[in-house]
Amino acid sequence: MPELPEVETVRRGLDTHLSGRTIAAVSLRGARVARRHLPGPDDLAARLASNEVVGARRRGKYLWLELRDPVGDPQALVMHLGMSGQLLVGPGSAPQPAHLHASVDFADDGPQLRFVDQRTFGGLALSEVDETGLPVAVAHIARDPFDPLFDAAAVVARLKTRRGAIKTALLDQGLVSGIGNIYADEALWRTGIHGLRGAANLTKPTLRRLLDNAREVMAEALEQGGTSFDALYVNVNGASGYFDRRLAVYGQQGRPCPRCGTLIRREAFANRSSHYCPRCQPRPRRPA
DNA sequence: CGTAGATCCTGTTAGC
DNA sequence: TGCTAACAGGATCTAC
Repeated sequence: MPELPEVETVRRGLDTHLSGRTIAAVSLRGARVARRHLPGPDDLAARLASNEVVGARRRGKYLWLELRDPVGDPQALVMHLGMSGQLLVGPGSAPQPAHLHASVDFADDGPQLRFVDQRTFGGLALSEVDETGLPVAVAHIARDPFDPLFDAAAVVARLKTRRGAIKTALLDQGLVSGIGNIYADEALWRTGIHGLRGAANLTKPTLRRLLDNAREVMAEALEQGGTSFDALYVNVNGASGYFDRRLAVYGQQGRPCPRCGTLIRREAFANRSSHYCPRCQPRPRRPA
């Protein structure tokens, strides 16, 4: 559910509310939320106690709390929201919502951090960090378009050698991270490219424009607090974002294309769906 | 090796 | 109205 703009909105809230605070105790409900933490939930909770939160970081759709353990060594609490995860900061006395999987109390008795996830595709794990502070658990994720060291020319070069559809490539977090189904469709519409076009068949300038459009649409969404269709995506205070009003194609099937008025179509794509304007984004004769 | 497909889970909505 | 099937913002593992 959450893509880069939504995750960045959450990261900012975590950074504001948790930086400088010391973890007192962590409560984990069930083993699934910690399935990526191989030693298990009890180990995770024990290792988090007495850590100080230095700040909240992000790469693509991965979030982590930069921690300093009691000895002063760095480590990271890596968090992923999956399709339906929420990270909420609020009073520990508040009623416990359904699907509450983890809660973190702090030594200052201030607001509690909660991880709520309806489908539990998300989860928490403790990770070591490399010399740059990047958690090793996130090392397989490519830089996202908001990263100061993001190398668009290098991504374009890789796309030119990529087999398969351009949309599949856009969604590959090992190539460029942060883009999900919403912003892939929106970026393709802005560029006038159908997602089934072969990545390598597009020109370098077109691929570059596509990456620029992806960054641009995500930046605009971030300004609106992200995209929320329902109460599932919310920031750390439980509030929705407003970019859903600005979507040109995603979820807009049957409505007119904002550019040419042709009706937007939805079609199946890799166990999910794609939305596009059949006039602005003509289907390739031979889909990749 | 790179790529495509199935799978994890729960809730909501569309359609009969 | 009630049931059932399809679908939902994602990543990972397996099988070609």
